[in-house]
Amino acid sequence: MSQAHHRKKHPEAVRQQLLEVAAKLSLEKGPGSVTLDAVSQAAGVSKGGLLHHFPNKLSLLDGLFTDLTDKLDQALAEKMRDDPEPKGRFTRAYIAVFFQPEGMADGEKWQVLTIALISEPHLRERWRQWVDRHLQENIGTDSALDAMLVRYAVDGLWLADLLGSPTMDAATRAAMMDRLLAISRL
Amino acid sequence: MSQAHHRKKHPEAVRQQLLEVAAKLSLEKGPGSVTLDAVSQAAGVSKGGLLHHFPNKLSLLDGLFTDLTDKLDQALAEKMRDDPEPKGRFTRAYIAVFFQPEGMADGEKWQVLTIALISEPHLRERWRQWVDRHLQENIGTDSALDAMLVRYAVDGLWLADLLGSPTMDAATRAAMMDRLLAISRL
DNA sequence: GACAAGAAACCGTCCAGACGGTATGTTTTT
DNA sequence: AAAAACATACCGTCTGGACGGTTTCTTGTC
Repeated sequence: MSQAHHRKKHPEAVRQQLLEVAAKLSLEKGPGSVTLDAVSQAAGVSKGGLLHHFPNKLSLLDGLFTDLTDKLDQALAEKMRDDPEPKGRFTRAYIAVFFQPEGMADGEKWQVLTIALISEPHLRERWRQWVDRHLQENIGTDSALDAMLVRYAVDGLWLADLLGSPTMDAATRAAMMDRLLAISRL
Repeated sequence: MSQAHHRKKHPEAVRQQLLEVAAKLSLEKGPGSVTLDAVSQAAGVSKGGLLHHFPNKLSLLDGLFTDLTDKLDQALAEKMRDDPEPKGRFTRAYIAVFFQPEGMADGEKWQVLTIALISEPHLRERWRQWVDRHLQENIGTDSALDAMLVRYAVDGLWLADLLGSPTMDAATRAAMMDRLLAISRL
């Protein structure tokens, strides 16, 4: 190790690596283990290297937030593109992204962020804005009470996953998804 | 200060005070500020005093968990008692407790715990058990898919409150509650 | 294409503060 | 007198981050 000095430099790759490692670390060793030391080490970079890309810890989490919301937006847009029915389109995309099997592979990465989201006012504000933006963008098609209700239910499901609550069996899960989709069309 | 030595002793009151202060502190200064020093000081007790009641930090959070779930159980039981219709009774109590105006006064105290719930395996397990217990106790009356859906929606609402997401206006909120109650009766 | 020169990408060390927890004393209650 | 309910002092560790160096890349100039 410590040869990163001499190997070829891929700053963008390293940056991405740091973000992924941060999320991964939180999952495997708990969110408390996401320290600058641990992240940098697990990413094969020195702490100085980490602090070069992200001047402080909040900046690292902020980067992770941007990364994950971007991917989420992308996934949502993709799902919405394939949906012919305007009414409740966003809500259905919201459902689909949550329920897609590999989707959770990304969804799990939100663990650290969720904590940071509660703790850090700055990230709370960014989250507020994210929600608000999608609310505005899909006003008219997804403002119905039932649509909101469905999205809140998805959030609740997501939280239950995060907290490792008694997971329901696959069949119930599928039925739940169908029901949510149905309501989104009412 | 530091006169606690000489004033009358009410250990149970001090214990309660410590729990309340911990929750309150989290709300006002953020969950990160819930340290043994801060809590003990804000409660007018020395750190030694705090550690007498709760041998370590996890124990403090565990106490808070017990305290809040007890109150929650009590509130739920009360609401259920006043509900003549068996079907969805628990789910309606769940809704009512969340939507009651002063109910949130207690609900906000969950902030620190939520973080601890994600981080600490022990508390996650306790939460799992709490959910599971109520699921078992109300099997038959509240196992319907729609009932689950409603409860997940309430959780989502609760999370949104916690994250300070764009709060909906009182009218929408009331309508949402009505809708949830309606679904619980389907 | 060569080459200087500055910028960018890293490394390694050190530190100051915070935090959880221990150990031990003192007062109050029983 | 013994135990419970506190207080005081202290310690070890961890963590975020500052700092100054070293290596690689890029850019402008000829």
